[in-house]
Amino acid sequence: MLSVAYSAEAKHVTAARLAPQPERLEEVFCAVPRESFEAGEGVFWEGDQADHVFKVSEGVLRVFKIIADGRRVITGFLYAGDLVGLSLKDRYLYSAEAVTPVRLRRLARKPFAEALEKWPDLRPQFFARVCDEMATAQDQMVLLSRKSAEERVATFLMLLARRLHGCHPIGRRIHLPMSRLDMADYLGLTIETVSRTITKLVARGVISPEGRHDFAICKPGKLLALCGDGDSYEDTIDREPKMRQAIWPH
Amino acid sequence: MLSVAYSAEAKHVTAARLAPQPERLEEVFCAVPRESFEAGEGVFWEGDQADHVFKVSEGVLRVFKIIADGRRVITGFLYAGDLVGLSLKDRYLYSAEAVTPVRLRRLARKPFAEALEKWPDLRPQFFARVCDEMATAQDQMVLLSRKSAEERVATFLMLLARRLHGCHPIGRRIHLPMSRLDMADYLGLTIETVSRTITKLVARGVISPEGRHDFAICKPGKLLALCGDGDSYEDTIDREPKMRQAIWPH
DNA sequence: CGGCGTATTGACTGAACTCAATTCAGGTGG
DNA sequence: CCACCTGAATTGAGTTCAGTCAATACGCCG
Repeated sequence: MLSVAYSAEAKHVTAARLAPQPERLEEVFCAVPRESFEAGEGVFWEGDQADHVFKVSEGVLRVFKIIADGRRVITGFLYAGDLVGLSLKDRYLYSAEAVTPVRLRRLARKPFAEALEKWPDLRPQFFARVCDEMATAQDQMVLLSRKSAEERVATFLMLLARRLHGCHPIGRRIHLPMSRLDMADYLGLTIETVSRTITKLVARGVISPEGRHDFAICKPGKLLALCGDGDSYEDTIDREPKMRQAIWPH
Repeated sequence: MLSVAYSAEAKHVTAARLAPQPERLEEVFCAVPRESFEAGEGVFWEGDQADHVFKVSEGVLRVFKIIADGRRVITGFLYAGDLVGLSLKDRYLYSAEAVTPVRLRRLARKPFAEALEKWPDLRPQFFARVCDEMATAQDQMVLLSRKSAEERVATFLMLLARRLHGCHPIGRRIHLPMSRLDMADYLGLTIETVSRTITKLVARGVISPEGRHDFAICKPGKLLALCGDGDSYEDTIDREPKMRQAIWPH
């Protein structure tokens, strides 16, 4: 299929061939123009024909499923650099909406798949993405299955803190672009419980609010301990301050 | 990497090359001998070097994670034909133990990966497996995030009913090889809640017990409705009996 | 038949949910 | 510039579903 059918399929390669021999998976998306979505706008819907894969280049996306009587489960938030719709099923498993204004690149599945065929070096990167997604899903199952409200919120804050660490190298600040309802639907809680839990963390001096969507982490060690995934290893060290390499990997 | 490095890597291919040009991914495992595990025995542990992938040929496996203070989350049960350890991370994301006596084939990751390189036709099958795993994980997130105890148990029973449907083509019987504790740790509940919920389903005549680990589904439509993922489509039909194609797909 | 682990049942508790009232912040228009 | 307005967030009061703790029943195996 690799070489035999190549000439027959060449007409579809359009986008992908414009960027010959990409080294990184993201580069496959460079050839297509960026699309813009306003906050709240939908990108695709669960059950749609899964014709495209996407790369977020700006903004934040939420992916979610809706079940009976309108209950919504947000299975993830996606940031710049993340790929969406990787699952090679013929229909999307979830819906995707913009949380903030979003810019992304949309690539038809066929040229994407062909790029993977054509440049074997990209395949491990693709695997790695899918495996990361799987690992994240598993962690989320743990959170939803066994963690208390406080542990869930703490885990979420740590997640965002880690993610933003690249952008804001110094200063333990977190920005929450999404509404409390989004957080609640991600954490398997209600708005009220999320709100109350944050209030409690603030009261205890673990975090301190800087507007409703920004917080400073005053006690990173404490916050980490509250996540509840303490391996015995981490548990023993986080009482002491200045173990920053351990607390803030990467 | 495909052809250039082939001769250099040929010495590792041992197992895979004994079954030349397999058509199905499972056949890659045929060359290695089967190993046996007793009920309760561990196959690998979270954090171990992920050197192997496995194919279950008999019995049932549970995969799980342990978090702080010993809380356990079972992320899945694996049956004959299922592959385990597919994630191409360098360490296992979870532990695996035999629920029942298990026989499985263990294949080193390298020949497995090489088989995928060598026979491109296997790759879509591999993708499909990983994507199925992803889809299952997402459904589980929905279950854990938003479903009531009753919905969780009903969903679990339907899952097993569907899975066993291949083996027991007629008669709506479910076999639960795992303990109530396993079920509880899979469904994010306690033993007592699982037990009470089952009792309630029995009292309402939805299912009827045939020993502690076997049940007959008396009202499949009702059970499906109780799962709580009712699309409006399924919701409208399941009041009526004899819509078996819809209720029991495949 | 007795013993032990698993499952069930019961009584009570509590964490998170629901419903409702208030406060806050950001945007608009006078 | 400020006052108002609106949706979002917070806070409060009461409820509920599932968890906890404890007692009992079942069933399997020696």
